[in-house]
Formats: sequence, C-alpha cells, structure tokens
Amino acid sequence: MATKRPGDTSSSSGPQSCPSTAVRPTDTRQPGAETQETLVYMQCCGQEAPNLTERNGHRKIMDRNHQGPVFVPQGRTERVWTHPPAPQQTTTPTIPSCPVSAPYSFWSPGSVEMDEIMAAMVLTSLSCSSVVQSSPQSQNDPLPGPSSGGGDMGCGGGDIECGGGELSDSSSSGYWSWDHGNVSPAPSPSVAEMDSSPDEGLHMELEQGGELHTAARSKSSFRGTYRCLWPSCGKVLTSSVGMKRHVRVLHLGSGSEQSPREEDFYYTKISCEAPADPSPVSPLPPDPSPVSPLPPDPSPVSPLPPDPSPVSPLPPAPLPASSPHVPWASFGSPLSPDPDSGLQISSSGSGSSRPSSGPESAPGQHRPLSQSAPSSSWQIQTDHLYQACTPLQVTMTSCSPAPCCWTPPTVSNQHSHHNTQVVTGRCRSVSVGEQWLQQNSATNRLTTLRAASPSLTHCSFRKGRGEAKKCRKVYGVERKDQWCTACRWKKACQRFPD
DNA sequence: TTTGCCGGGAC
DNA sequence: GTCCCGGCAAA
Repeated sequence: MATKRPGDTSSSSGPQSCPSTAVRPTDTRQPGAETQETLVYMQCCGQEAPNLTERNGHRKIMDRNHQGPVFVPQGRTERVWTHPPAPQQTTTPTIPSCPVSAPYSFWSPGSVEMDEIMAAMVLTSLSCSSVVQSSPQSQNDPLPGPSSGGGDMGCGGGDIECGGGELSDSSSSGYWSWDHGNVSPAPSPSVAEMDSSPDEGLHMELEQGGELHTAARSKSSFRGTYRCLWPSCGKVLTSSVGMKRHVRVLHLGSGSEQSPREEDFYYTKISCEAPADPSPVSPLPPDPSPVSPLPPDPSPVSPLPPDPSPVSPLPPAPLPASSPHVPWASFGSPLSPDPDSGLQISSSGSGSSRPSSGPESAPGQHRPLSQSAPSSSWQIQTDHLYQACTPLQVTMTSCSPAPCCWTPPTVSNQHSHHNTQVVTGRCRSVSVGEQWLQQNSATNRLTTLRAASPSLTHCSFRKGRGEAKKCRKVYGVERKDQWCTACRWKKACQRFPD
C-alpha cells in the first residue's frame, strides 16, 4: 500500500505532521478531538525525534488515557499492517485523518496497533462517556455474550468497557479482541475488523467533524439503538457509527463517500429505555406516510414508523404532524420496538449484532420493524381511546383472560377488552362533562392518528354491545338533549366512537 | 327487549 | 346539509 511517509509533508500531513511545522490548526474541534490531535502529534514526534521511541510515545499516550500501560505486542508481523485503510491514503490536505494514518506503515506493527486501538478507545470513550456517568449499571450489563469481552481490558476505565458495548455492532468483539489476539494471534479476522472499524470510524469522525460528535453525544445521552430504514433490512445496531457504516457499506455502497451524510437518512434512532414490549407481535400498521426518501417498502408488513427522534437526521420528506409523540415517535418512549428487547438486534445480515437479550429475538427481518409500534399503542391506550380501530394496540395491560365473546380477527379483541376496562372505570367516576372533554380529546387524537395512518381508517367493525359507551348509555334517554347529534339521529355515535 | 346504527326519506 | 325514523343485528 502506498502509504504516505511521515516525512512527506507535502500534502496531507500539512502543519500537523511534524512538530517543527506543527502549527496548531485553528482548533474548532470539540473536546474529544483534542485527544486525537495529541495522538497524532505524538506520532509525528516519534518520527521526527528519534529520541522518543515510538513505544515511549505510545506508552505515554496510554498512560495518559488509561489507568495502566497496555502491553504492546511486538511480535506482530509486518504484513498485518501493510493494509492501511483506503481513505487514509488520500492526500486530501483538508482531511486531518491522514496524518494519523500516515505513519502507520512506517512504524512497528505493535505501535501502530496501539495507535489504532488508542484511536478507537478515544473515540469510544468520547462517545459514551456520558453514558457511563449517567447509567453506570450499563457497564455491568450482563450481556449473555459468549465472551465476557469488553470489560476485561484491564483499562479499568468505564470508557473502555462502554466502548465495547457501543461498538458491539460493528464486530466489536473482534475490535477489542486484540487483547485475545495476544493469546492466539489470529491476524486475519482481527486485522480485517480493525482495519475497517476503528479506522473507518476515525476517518468518519474526522471527516464529519462535529456532526458525528454531536450524534455520538446525543446517542450517549440516551442509550439508543439505531435501526436501518433500508427496505427489508431493519438491522438494528447500537452505535450510530456502526449503523452509518452498515448503511454505507451494505446499502449505499462505498461509493457514497461523496455524500457522507446520506447514511443519516437510512437509519433511525430507537430508544432502549422504552418499556418492554410484551407482545411478540406488533400488529401496529406502521405509518405509511413518507418517512424516508426510501422507495416504498414492498413488504406489506413492515413499514417503518417515523423516527421523530430529534437526534437522528430527518429524512427529507416531511414527517407526519402526529409524529412528535405519536407513540413510536417518542423514541425514548415505550413504543420503542425493542424496548427491552430494546437492544435487540435484528438478525438480518451480519451476525455481528449483539446477541439479543430477549428470548423473543426471533430472526426476522420484519420483526424489529414492526416492533416499533408498541409505544404508540401504549400511549393511545393510556389515553383511553374509544376507537375500535386501534390495531395499534398491543396492550400492555395485563388483561385478564376473561372470556370475550366478541372475537374479531386481530388485536381488536384485546383492544376491546381494554376498552371495556377503561371505559367502565372512567365512566363511573368522572363527571359527564369532564368525561366528555377527555373523550373529545381522545377522539381528536385519534382523528390525527387516522389521518396519519390511512390503514387505520379501514377499521369499521362494530363494537360489541355493552362494551361501548354511547350517548344513550351515558346520558340516558331522559337526557337525550345531551346526546351527540349522531346519536340523536340514530347514527353512529360521534362522541364515543368505537 | 334494548341498543347501536345503517339506510333512506323528508325538509 | 340537517333532521328524522324504519328496520336490522347483536346483546
């Protein structure tokens, strides 16, 4: 590989390449980038100043960033490192990532490896440090992974551990398994992975600058997963970087580098904090409204719910007005498909996904997609919809298995049951006026939902008698003047629609 | 028998 | 369009 020589400052190395000419670029970077810069700087110093052994330089870095020194395997064969990532070969002077990679081919394999690892660690720690702070238990997340991996790095810091989790999607096990590599050097796989993961991530990081940082931060602020919106894909990853890579590599092709942000439109963020989705199947008809620039998903089953997530880049197409908190909209919301299965990762394609913690992790491409429904239903139910057509409903209530004679085909059964509970509960204790207001609001919300979701408009089965509260029942015949007009006209009740 | 509401008619 | 009611089906 024609890797640039460290001394070759003519192009990409630029001002950062060596201390003598190292004029600190106008540093508009975010805090995290500083560390990287330091890393680069150290590498360049190592090259320019022989006194500082490469190893010392790295040791320094390690000591600075980690609690303890990490042994640098020196026994690596050179060929392992003869394949620097392609992007790093570019001589684009504006991309600071070049200096980082430039010395790689020049340095000993061990030190280079350390560089890679360090870079990855830095990136990882940057992206997840807040997570570590906010949710410490996540570190100890007893993932049933085969290898107890990430945490044993000996680097003590939660950063590293977290990093393992964050990058788990992108073959993180391999990524951090360099440690294992010492035990049994298996160059090919680990090299390939390291080749693609850390470097690419680093490259993206540098290339996309603050944008990615922002994404990473927001990601870490709430423990989220990212779902691929590509038709019939639905892959769920736990890191935005991984998802971007997934989209770019698998869907967009590597050629899409020219539009680095394009991947943003093909994945959506999902919250993991959402309550678990009890139902294995979510019948929620996804909102077919344009969610993404993607071509319409031919699959009848799994239109993706819009991701109103404030963080994830919105698709060009306008989101439905109902998004903001239409159930799934609240991605931090219960609706989130994968609530507890939350971290559930679709099995589509690469097996690099983190092993699902739930038993329901059936390998189905559409499954993760349809899962996004629950939260919406949850919210709606909470709002005591009287609507019959709320296939949205995967009810979370523990409906008693009371016999329900009325057995419509699908979820409606559950729903009707739930309806009954809600209605009876409310109607007895709430004043009519208040009830009416509540119901009205519910109706309005439903109207909005219906508008947003055409598929809902087709539901027109009649609710079983006695289950629905109608004006007649609520107000009685003696107060017919309080009935809604429709009821008075013997039409379908509008105040308490099914 | 009661209830919900469709279909249709009168205005 | 509003208003009303016959009549059906389900409970």
